[in-house]
Amino acid sequence: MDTRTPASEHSPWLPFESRRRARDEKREAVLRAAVQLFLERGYHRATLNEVADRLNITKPALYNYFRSKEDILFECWSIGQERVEDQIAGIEAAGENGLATLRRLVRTYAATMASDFGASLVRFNVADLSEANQKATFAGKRRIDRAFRDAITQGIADKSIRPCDVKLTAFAILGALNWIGHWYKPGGELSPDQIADDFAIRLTADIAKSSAKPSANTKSKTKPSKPKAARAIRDI
Amino acid sequence: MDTRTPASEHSPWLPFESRRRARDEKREAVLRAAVQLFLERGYHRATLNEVADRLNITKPALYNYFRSKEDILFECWSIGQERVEDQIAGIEAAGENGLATLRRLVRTYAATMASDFGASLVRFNVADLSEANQKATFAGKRRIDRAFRDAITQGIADKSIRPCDVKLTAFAILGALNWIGHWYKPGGELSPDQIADDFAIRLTADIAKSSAKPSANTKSKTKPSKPKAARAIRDI
DNA sequence: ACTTTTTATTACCGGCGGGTAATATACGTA
DNA sequence: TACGTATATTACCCGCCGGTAATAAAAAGT
Repeated sequence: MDTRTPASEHSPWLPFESRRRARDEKREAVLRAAVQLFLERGYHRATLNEVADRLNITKPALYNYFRSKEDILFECWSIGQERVEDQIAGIEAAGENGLATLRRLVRTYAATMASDFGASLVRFNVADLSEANQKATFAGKRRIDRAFRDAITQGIADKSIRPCDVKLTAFAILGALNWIGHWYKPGGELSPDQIADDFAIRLTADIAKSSAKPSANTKSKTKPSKPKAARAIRDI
Repeated sequence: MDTRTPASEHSPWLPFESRRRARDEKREAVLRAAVQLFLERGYHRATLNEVADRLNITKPALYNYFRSKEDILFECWSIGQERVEDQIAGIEAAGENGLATLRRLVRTYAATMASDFGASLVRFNVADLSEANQKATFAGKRRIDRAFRDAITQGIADKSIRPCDVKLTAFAILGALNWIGHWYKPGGELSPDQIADDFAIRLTADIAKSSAKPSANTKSKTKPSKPKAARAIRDI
């Protein structure tokens, strides 16, 4: 009763897979166009007609892939969030000391903030989401916050970070990082990686135990994690 | 031909003044209600009917004081901006060294970010303003940015701050400060002044020359400037 | 070639909300 | 009391935009 045709020569699975992939690619194209437009003009001023125009389709076609405009907004946020959480998971899995972990967190988070989906995490207004989706974003923010606080706490415990107010320290660091999403523009003098490397040191300089100075890998080495290959979307 | 009545006994000038003041107070009441609503629900989701409702009036009454919804939005922003610029002017006039100036800037700016009109500086979307008003906000942001950069530059010159990348340092500090406008909620554990005092040290710890340690005024002393008594509006 | 499913288009609806016109009311002034 | 002005209300308009048929075109499956 195995009706599958041999792998070569039009197997039904390949067309099926390729169709699903084509569909996903279109979904992603919509999200890329949408996130850019939302960032440029703001969620409310951006219309679905404009999103569709940029893709050379018409508005109703979008509804083949998304239920509503808010659905699109939330999906954009989800992509950025998932990316960050994947990075966090990879960093935490490395099991380095608190300071090294914190610096990796800062570096990757900074780089993400310089991308469209990353910036959407801080530039979209939570009030534009449904109740349920708002709760999801709050939970997401808490997870990010916790990752930073955990790294700091652990650093204090393992003596790589000098004792400090964990909560306020995390707020200060995350504030500086999130702000990147507001000021970074692609054509500037500094590349995302340069900003990320700089901030990794700068934002941890005051709390780092002077003994643990370097971690000075100045070149490459800037993509430490990518555990799940799930999402294929890339900004820009 | 001087038709003015003597100053005492129903002079026309006093009623005129009192009427103008009553009008200004109503204008300000509108702005206070508006800024709160805009922060709560977002500019686009907040309707003028809701603003009016909170003041126990009806929507068209608002048009006695403002030309348009966007006009209200811009005025809210202006109040926050003016407040910050007044503070900056006062601090710069004090003529202290770079580090002390920077710390004062951080302290007052942090406290302002914990107020409604202060938060509006970073939580309103520039794209919701007219072209002309957008330019005004950009100019305002530049002036704030310049104040922080100037303080850092001067601090390097007068040796109170160790040499560093001025631009990125300012970005990091202003990012941490601006983020206060996103996370601060009135009922929290920390008061605006506590946050301000903490950040004044925290955000300058890594660039301060170790010699210039203290400036340790832990109590009071937290309203160093208020040169122009022009605006009477107070948040909360 | 025929059917079915997916994907897209054209045409349209409906309501929300900013803004206005006409008008009423309160109030300072004489 | 009578007038003028400032301020408020009621009632209404209208343009924009998210969302929905109804239907056509394209692709996949048989």
